[in-house]
Amino acid sequence: MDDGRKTSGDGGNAVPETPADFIREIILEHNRSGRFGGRVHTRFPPEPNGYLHIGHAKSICLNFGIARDFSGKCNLRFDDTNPSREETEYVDSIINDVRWLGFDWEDRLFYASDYFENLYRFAEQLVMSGKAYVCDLTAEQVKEYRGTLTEPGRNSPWRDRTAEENLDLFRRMRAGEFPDGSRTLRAKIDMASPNLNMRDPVIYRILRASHHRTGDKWCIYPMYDFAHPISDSLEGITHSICTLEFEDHRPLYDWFLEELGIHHSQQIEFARLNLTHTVMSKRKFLELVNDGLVRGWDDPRMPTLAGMRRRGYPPAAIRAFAERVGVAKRDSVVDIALLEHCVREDLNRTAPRAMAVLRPVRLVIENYPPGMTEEFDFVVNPEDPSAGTRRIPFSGVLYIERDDFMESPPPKFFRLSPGREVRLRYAYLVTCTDVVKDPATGEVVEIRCIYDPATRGGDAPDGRRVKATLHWVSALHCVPAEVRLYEHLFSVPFPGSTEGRSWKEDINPSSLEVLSGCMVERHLASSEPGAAWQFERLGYFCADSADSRPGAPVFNRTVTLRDEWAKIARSAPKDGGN
RNA sequence: UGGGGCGUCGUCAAACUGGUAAGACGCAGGACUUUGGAUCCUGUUUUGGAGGUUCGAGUCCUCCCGCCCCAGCCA
Repeated sequence: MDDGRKTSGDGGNAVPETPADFIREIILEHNRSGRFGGRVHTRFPPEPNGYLHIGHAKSICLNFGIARDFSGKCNLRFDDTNPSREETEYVDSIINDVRWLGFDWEDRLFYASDYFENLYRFAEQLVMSGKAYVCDLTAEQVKEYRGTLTEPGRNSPWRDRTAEENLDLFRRMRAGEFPDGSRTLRAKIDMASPNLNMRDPVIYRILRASHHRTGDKWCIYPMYDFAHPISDSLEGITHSICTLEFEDHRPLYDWFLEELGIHHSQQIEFARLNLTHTVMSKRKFLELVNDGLVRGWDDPRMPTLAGMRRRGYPPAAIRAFAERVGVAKRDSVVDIALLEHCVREDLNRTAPRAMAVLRPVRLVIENYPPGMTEEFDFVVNPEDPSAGTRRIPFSGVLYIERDDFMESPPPKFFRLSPGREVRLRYAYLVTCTDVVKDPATGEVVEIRCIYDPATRGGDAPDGRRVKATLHWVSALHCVPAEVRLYEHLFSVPFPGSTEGRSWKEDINPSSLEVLSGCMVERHLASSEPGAAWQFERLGYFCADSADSRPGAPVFNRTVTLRDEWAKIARSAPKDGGN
């Protein structure tokens, strides 16, 4: 019994490689019944009028993933039937994004505009068989004649022209004899249909606009409802997967293919992805960018693939996320924490560790021999022994995180405070002896410690334990860096859901915090843009692809590490400390 | 008050022809720990509502309630 699906074949009970969602279920059924001869061919059909976002990623992973699971194929096809809103800039970015996500369409890159001539001929065919007519109603009138949700529409007065007249008119439409908007070609279906899409939908409009691929060759352009099923048919698509709002269009999709008598793929609809703490529409992205609320389409806070790439999200993490959210027909909003979990899961396995101090404060080891430096072994990635170790320089003057010291620590604060001993990661145990403050502001400017030379490497020979291990950087061996800390773009899970508040008012005022004067290990100064690092105890970071320079590194925080202390501090607010 | 969809844990999401509610994230505890990281344990749900059929219903029937989509010469 081969249903065409790859399995992890472990002998007797073949287990499907991927969890079955309802779409794969349908495909399995088609394979059993032989509807498409066991063939599986999908497509990802973006309109090149915007940048791809995480919602598209779900669709990309679904379409290419199904092709992979069923040993089929998946095409990349630009749905470019509307010349007035599409640009090559977008096709380039989309191609780049899909490739970055990790998918390959081989030689199957198509454009709906590749089929304009074919599409036109199919339209003529419909005209000749009396299934389409040229209508002279204005846009306004078409709307009036359409009726409403509860009332049927009325037939266009031009509905009963002869096939000959329609053919003549349609050819003249193509020839450019009529002004924009003056006529349309409409499918002749049923003006009383309860499904508005079936009320003689427009299938060609007159539109003098230069197309990004066909230039000025055409002055009439097909509508989505007409172009899409035929494009699918021409490419031999077996499963045309789209989002829920097209469910009402399926009867029309089927009608064209039926009337034309050509290969009939199965349209299947699924629920688009929604994420908490963000927005997901082209319109809102545009507003964010135009209003200067973010720094561009690739702002690391944006849920665009370009933004997530710049932020440091690994494509594999996005793929894992797409798989975990599943596929169903129910409208849903996925917690952004799941996406972040997938990012951490991936980066924990792959990112080399490094030391970086974001809010530095000097720590001086009083009994460390003046002028001495030494080196310690640093484990590159504890999750990946093959990554080995490297040497990290140490001296008597260091920087540690300001947050890692408290003069009067609250109960569960285990880090440094006067009299307390902690470990400097991979180096020594140190005990705080004194603290130097700015007399004017009272701010701690220097922490004084003594170290125990016997604890070289971080372990005490007498077996005594410390409750905290701090990261540090040697003042002599570090370089300053700018670090950009990102939080959710919106401070509420559902932007715009509060009565009397616009979605833009829900923007998180601290979604971006820029830190300068951070101190990082010297080798990070030449970090390759986009390459992931884990700054120990802080999170995952990568050099910014746009602004980082070899001598002046700029890092983006991709995502924080999970932080128990932050939770404790949050739930037991303000009692000691400073 | 037309049509098309959808309602299972806080959030996603499984459950073959009805057979006695997976898993993941989150959250809460705990173990371990030279990252308060990672890892590992434990806990957290009875299916929108009301009836009905049945030995047995998330799965079947009836009625009700709620949410989403559709009146672009956009996709």
